Amino acid sequence: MENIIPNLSVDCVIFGFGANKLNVLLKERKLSDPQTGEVLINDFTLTGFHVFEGENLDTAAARTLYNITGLTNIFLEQFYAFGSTQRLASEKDQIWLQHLNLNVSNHVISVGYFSLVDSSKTSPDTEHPEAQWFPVDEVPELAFDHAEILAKALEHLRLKVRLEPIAYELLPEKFTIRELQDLYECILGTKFDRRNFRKKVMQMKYLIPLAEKQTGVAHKPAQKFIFSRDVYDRTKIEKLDFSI
Amino acid sequence: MENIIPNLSVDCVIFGFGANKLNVLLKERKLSDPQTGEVLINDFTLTGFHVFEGENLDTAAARTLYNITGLTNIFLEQFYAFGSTQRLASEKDQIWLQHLNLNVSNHVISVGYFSLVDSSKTSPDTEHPEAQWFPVDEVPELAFDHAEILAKALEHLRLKVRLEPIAYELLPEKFTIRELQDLYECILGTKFDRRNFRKKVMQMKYLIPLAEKQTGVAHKPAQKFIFSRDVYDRTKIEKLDFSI
DNA sequence: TAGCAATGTGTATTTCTTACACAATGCAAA
DNA sequence: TTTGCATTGTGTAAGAAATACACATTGCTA
Repeated sequence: MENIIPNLSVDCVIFGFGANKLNVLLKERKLSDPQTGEVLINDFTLTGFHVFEGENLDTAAARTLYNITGLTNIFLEQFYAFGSTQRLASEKDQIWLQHLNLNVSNHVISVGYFSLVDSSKTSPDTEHPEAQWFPVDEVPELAFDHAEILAKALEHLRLKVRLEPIAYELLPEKFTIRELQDLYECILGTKFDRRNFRKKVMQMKYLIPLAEKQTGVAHKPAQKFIFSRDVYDRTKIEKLDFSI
Repeated sequence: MENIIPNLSVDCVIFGFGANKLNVLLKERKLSDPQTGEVLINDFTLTGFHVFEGENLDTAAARTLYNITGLTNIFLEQFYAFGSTQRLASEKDQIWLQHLNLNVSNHVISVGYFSLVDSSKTSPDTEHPEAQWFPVDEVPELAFDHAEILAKALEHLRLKVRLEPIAYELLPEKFTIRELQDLYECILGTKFDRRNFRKKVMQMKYLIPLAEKQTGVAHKPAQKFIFSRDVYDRTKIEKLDFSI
């Protein structure tokens, strides 16, 4: 087992999409006084861990994500480093760190990563019963500076989603236009006209229509699509070539 | 004197605008063998320094910026953390670190900040003769992973400049529309139609026309403008209020 | 005073964005 | 089997924004 770097951690903000809400994966943090049984701490944290000696930041983030979701090859991107000297200073957080008894500095820099997962592929409830999905607008009390980290991650996601086709990472491989629209509306907090949205996304060559249709719905079934990163990458290069 | 944190530094990518070019401030790094006089190292670095114990990242970046430019209250924004285990591994970099003889880890995480300065206000040549401005498309060999840091900073600047009125930070307090256009063209690497550019920026309420004009030019002198952050902040809030 | 070099301005064209209504589909319930 | 239901799939007109483009004005210089 490698040693951890005492003053350096990563925190992953893991986003999922379900029940027509943008969700974030949080872990419960619980501590009772061993004598009195009094509840000292009962709140939630993002998924974070210290970086190991000799480990790259990106690797540490991927490892952390794997440990909680069991997933690899997942969208994962650094967005900001949090280095306030006060970020672990609250009373609860100090109690918690003493309880963990790790060799941890009291000025830990945490590098924030955000991750987009298809939440139909991961069932944290079974492997990690302490991990739960929460709608991003209904998160409980968070430990450390994790509320700030989440806020910054959301801001970053909202920016990024308008610039690059990353929203697909949150959907199952095959999806309908409606699902895509719901997702964008959720992330950006806006509503789009259904016809205009469809017109717009249908221009994207990398959105590939399938012969397949929805099944088991009590109405006209919608056509399914897949996102082709391959086509996206190629058309993106073309654009650069022809611009100026 | 406080102690440095051995595995944590900040690097400032300091941008300036001069001679119709976007420039970056670099420091020469020179080392000769004391016996033979052989030149071991002769390249350039960004402006970086280790974070002190008990110091916030933002403070460390502002301090580093102050040390090289003598300026405070300057636009300074974090953009990415660099944590590859190999980032100090090259032979030259190892020689340099031994030479400095600081108590430094060999896995240093560096948090990148980019800064925009009005280069007419700073004359690094006098205070720090080893610091020089280089056009961003003509930088010499850079130490460590600083080429990567610079590339990422540029990418971030190009994104940011399209989203927020930060370009003004690179200009003198009073400037002409032409100067503003040259700056945007420089940063984004594009050309704009002069009339359309003017039409566009004139819509921005936070661009305040002055009675003052250019002097000492051999042609019709242009009107001068200032940027009002105050107006920008207020109109930005209005926008949010009236949206939805 | 004539020439020069850059400023300052308006309009027509095209492209993109927005607003909006109805027929078609397939399941479910009667 | 039929009817009702909910949601899909489609086109067009109006408005807004982006683009392309030419000439008179200014103040300095020779």
